[in-house]
Amino acid sequence: MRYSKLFCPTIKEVPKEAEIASHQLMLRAGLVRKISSGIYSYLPLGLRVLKKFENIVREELNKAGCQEVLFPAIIPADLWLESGRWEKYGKELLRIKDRNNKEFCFGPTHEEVVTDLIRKNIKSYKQLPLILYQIQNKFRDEIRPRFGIMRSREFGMKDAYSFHETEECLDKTYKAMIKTYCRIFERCGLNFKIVQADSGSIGGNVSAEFMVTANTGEDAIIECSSCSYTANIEAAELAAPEDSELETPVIEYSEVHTPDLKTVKQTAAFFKVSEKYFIKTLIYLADQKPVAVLIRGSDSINEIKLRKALNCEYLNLADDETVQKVTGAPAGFAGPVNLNFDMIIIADYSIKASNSFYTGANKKDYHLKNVVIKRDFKPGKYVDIRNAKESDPCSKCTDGHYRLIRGIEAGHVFQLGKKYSEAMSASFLDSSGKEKIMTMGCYGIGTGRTVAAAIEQNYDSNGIIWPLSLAPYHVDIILTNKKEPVLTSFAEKLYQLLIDENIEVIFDDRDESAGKKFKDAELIGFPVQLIIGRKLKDDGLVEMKIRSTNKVYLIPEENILKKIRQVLSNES
RNA sequence: CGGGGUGUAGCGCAGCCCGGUUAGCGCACCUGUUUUGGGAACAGGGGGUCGAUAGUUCAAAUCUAUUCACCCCGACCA
Repeated sequence: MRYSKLFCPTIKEVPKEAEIASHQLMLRAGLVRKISSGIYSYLPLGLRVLKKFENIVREELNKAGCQEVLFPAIIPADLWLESGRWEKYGKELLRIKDRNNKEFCFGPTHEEVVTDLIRKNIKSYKQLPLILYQIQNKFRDEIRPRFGIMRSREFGMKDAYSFHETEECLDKTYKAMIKTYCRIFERCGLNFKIVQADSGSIGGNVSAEFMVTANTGEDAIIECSSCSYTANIEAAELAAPEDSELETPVIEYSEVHTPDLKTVKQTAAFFKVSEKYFIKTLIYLADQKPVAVLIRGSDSINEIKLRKALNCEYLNLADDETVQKVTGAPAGFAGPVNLNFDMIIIADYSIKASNSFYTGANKKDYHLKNVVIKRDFKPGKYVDIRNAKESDPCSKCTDGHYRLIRGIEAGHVFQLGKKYSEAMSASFLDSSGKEKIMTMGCYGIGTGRTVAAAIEQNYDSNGIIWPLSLAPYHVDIILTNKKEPVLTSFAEKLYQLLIDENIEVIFDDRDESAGKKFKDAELIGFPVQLIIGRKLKDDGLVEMKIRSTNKVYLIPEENILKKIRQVLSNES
């Protein structure tokens, strides 16, 4: 490709809208452009990178026995009504109507479509297991799209679905799929972690996420310093403390006037004690019923765990009116002592491990001190409902502690079980002629997001540093001065040679200053730059610059091809 | 959905408070000349429904109301 013909509008300044490196660089390097909030176009180089990643995914999945299909982007509402997700999915589901007023949605995921296809066409255990996948754009109407391609509304995804006769078979495929995913991310040269995850609205019990580690990642992950336990903070378990009888202090609790001190932070400062000696009492509405939830002032609530502990469908923090009604005080002064309203009190394990707390008094502008569990209040039960934090003890081993890191969720695998096959009656006949419901798994990879994640992990102040497997082109020939016939004819010859040798090459033949060409090459991040300039004119040498190491090699004309081959095979 | 912010040339911004020249600057773009090793210089040039609508006024980019879009923080949600 000749750069002079290439459509690649690069930008010198950092775009105002972009916060993180990958977003800035994808815009600056002319890979993508935004057309509306959370909706992007891929430009030629961006598309080449995306296709390279998709092909890696394809190769590895095909190798693992998966078959590629392509489902429609627009899905009739009937299927979603059948699975029950038409009501449940909420506003993220983009719903549309055709001219006859028939309802459809733009697919955010395709469990319904694939299950429908399979139930109509697979009837015997002899046809199982079966794994289908597609690479397609999805649409989720995110409340707040951000970080460019990383969290957009329309986004590329590879989604695979597997169908099985038994749980054991699903488990085998699930494990094989995890191995396949590892190979995919390894081929992209990414650092990643497999973490235990919550399965969210997709459903199922067993699920794992593939997290590309990056400081700017949206997800918090914990990993144990000693054992192999890693988990998304949403799912990270905390151990129940040992049962030990704490001595009951003799001091009775007392009221303290705390005017306008509503947050734990303010109140802790007032009493000059650590926030961990406070009990934060949160009033939630679980399926419309009020619940008092107790955690330490220094902790944050994990609503996913709480929802599971309460076994409820809808969970919301109560509004001010409800708080006033059930505690008798405005928000900010709730406490577990003398809660007269009849409701469940649920406490985090960490409450149990200590004694004598500061709490709200259920009275405007008052807090209590020296509050003691059992003596002054009794939670209905103790459970794990807070978010894990740095240096919490590991729940899986005895001597480990949690470390917090951040990651980008690039892939997610689920053992779905029968959630969809049951709702949509996907059944088959087993070897004894008995009708059975299929067991399913599903496996996603965000394609665009992984490309962004690759940048997030590989850049410097000059631009992107593509891993060879994703680079839009491998070699960039930089002709520094178009007016020098010697240089031009040499560059042209070299360009032709590399094309003939099937090397992915771009030839910067633009009538631009050398400086601009260097800057663009660094920004876009071509792994190998061949500089045709002074050194060639004076000494017959080509300068080869390696983007990832910044090393420059001076190479005699006759060795160029050999050297390129050597570099390309080392880099991959 | 709540809070905050921004909409003026392709991009980044000034002008607005205190209404009154031909709406301005940098980058980008076009033409020419000179250049060509780290986003070149000079000269000339093109490009604007001042987000939209309504109002106040002799007069609106500027004041008022409404509305739309986008960004940030939070809540919500995969």
